[in-house]
Amino acid sequence: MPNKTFFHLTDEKRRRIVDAALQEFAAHSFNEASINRIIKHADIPKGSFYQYFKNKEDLYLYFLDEVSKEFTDPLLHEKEMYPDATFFEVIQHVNREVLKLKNIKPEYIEARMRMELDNNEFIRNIRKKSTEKYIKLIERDKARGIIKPDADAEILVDMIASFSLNERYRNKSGVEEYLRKLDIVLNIIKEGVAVAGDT
Amino acid sequence: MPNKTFFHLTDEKRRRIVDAALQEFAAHSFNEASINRIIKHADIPKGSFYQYFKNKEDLYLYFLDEVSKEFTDPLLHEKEMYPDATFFEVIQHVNREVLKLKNIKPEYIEARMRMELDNNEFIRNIRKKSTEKYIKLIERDKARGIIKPDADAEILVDMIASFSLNERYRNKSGVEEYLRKLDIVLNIIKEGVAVAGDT
Amino acid sequence: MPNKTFFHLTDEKRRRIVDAALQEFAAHSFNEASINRIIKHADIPKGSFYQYFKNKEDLYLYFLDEVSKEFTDPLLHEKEMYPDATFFEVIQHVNREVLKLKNIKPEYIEARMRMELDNNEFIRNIRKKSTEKYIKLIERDKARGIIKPDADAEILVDMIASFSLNERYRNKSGVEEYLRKLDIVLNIIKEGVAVAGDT
Amino acid sequence: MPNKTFFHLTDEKRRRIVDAALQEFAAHSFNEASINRIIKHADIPKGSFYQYFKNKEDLYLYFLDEVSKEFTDPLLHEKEMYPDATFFEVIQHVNREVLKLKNIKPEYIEARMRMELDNNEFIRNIRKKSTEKYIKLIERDKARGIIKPDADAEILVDMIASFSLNERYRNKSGVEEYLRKLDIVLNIIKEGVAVAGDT
DNA sequence: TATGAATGAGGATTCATTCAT
DNA sequence: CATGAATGAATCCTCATTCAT
Repeated sequence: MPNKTFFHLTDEKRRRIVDAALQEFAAHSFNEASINRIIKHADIPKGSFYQYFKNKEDLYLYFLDEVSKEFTDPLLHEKEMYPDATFFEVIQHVNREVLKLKNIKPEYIEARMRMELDNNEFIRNIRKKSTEKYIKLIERDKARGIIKPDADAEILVDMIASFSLNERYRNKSGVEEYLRKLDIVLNIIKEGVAVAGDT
Repeated sequence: MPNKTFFHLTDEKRRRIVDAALQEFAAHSFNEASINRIIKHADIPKGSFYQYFKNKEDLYLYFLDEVSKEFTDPLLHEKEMYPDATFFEVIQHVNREVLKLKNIKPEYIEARMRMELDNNEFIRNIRKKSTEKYIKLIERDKARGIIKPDADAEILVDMIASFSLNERYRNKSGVEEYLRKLDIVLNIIKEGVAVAGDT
Repeated sequence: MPNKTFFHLTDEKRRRIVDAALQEFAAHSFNEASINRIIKHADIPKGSFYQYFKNKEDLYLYFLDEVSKEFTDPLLHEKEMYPDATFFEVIQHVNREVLKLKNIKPEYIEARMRMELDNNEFIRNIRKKSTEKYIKLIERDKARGIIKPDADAEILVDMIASFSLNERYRNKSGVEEYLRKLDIVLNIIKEGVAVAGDT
Repeated sequence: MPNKTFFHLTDEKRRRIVDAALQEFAAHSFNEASINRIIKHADIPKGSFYQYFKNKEDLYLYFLDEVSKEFTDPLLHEKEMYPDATFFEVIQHVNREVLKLKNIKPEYIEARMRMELDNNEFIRNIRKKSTEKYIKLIERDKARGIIKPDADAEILVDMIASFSLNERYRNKSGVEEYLRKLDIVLNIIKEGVAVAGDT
């Protein structure tokens, strides 16, 4: 929702602004984020900033949109590349695609984690949309006899999502480390850890 | 680390201060938290505040300490009550004890979630200590033939911890709802969701 | 004093600009008035505005001129239609003409009231010119033996003018209400309110 | 409604602040008034200002209160000194008292005039209260056979009030000049200006 | 002539902390 | 010990005007 002026800027200038915003929103919550720091970092005058964006919230929403694309775009597109993949395969595939190919900056994870706290409507929507996609995959797998029919799909997605964010943010795992752990988690979820016959 | 003066206060006054801090730190991050609001809420003079605490950080660290007790104390104590319980039983038991008996205010969850972001050294320590306790339980269960010997204990704890916080904060589940979901999660982790023979 | 470019605009565009100015100057004093809001309201580019007017003051003076016409034009013209009317009849007639026929927007009154405060030279001139016209009428009525020869003409005009503006602005009287009260005021001024023999 | 801190200040400092506010609110409307100018003029730090007043409105309301006292206090008290005075005598008396004895600064008139425009609820209340006092006096004079029973009391008060403010603000009459004109106005209202038998 | 991007000064307000009483 | 007054830096945001295209 920036002003159209913003989109008429040179790519370089626009990139400076988005970068400055990323850096700021990665390190600070919405309230703490400082327009002053952003413009200083982006090296633009204060007046200009307010020509591009209506206010801090305007920048934030635009930023959320950009970040969310980074996270959900791959999901939406890649999934169709493997029409017969199981839920677990899609999770693995999407994670590998996004992390290995796109080289997501760690600041995105920081910012993403902060968004959880804001519990912004915008973010809730993105999360919901993404969750629904995965739930459908699970239901399909149930129908195909791959996942137990009484498994709670929503809880499954929540387990993976919360572990994923937690691991990448808190443990600051590198890509390889994270993907390795994700495989282990998926395996636990598939097979369980209890010794057979011990329930 | 408050001044000793603080501990000489009447219980009622001290409680007012801690309550005001809880309310503030539940709603705001460290930087956003306002001493002005806290003293107004606790109804103490500004000068007094700085007699009790060196500065905002001093209050914060003390507050973290108090909050963490709320979460870890039960773990440390209760666990010994059931010396033969499995890891899963202890998780369930501790959760039930803490949530049902102690009636933890939702503000604690909010504050707890914020602490994740701060990634404060203090908090990291608390988390580490708690994790270690659980890992030991898992190792014991492996030795007892209850948990598969090649299961990754740390990841197990992380899965449960991240789901737990996520569920209580983001989904704002009530106690019953949360305990119900936790049971499902534990079951998934124990048994897996894959249809047998499908691996 | 706008640029001649302004007068070459289509009537519609010019009207949009004057309307936007009216709305702005009715709600805000000169300093508070925002060119930004005016151009947004008039839907013209900022660059264009500064092509038509030198600056905010330029627009303001032009606007004052337009507004004053609304108020003084009728006076100047209508008076001659009834060459033998008394001062009081002219007052009544002009008020009726202006208010009933021309349907003056309430914004004009708001703007007019604001001008009082500005005490702008421009406005002072308009007021002076109008006052002089009325004083002449009073002097003629004195000569005709209709008004007491020792009545202070200037004060008379001031009484009516101040009541008139006050009533329309502050009490926000509708046209009928205002005309009714004006008649009462004129009657008081003519006849007095003291009970005869009581002086 | 300033903070009690404000009233603990030395008289000199408090006076500096009130003076600075008077000067500012005489020259500028509420919106235009600048806290920056006020504190510079009063020579106090910005932080201090906000310790005394909650915000600009807080200062404004306090200021209105002070100004209104200047105008209405005399009315309320003096009236009772002459229990049998007529409405006209009270008007004259109060005006003389206030203007001659209290030496009201011209800035008060400027500020008072601006308040008219703001049409603030606070001001409306003060005006209403004052109007009611006078209307009662008029009704008493009607009962005493001094004022014509069909005279419209409210309009009478409005005529005098609007002339009074107008004369003092716009014409910037000095005290003597104003009182002289007020007498003329009162006389016109009492006796009328029409030559007898001419209605 | 039409346009809209650039700009920095100025606006109100909040804040954590110090210090004198 | 208790108190609360003092402070200036930092916050977001609006503005009128200029100028290059």
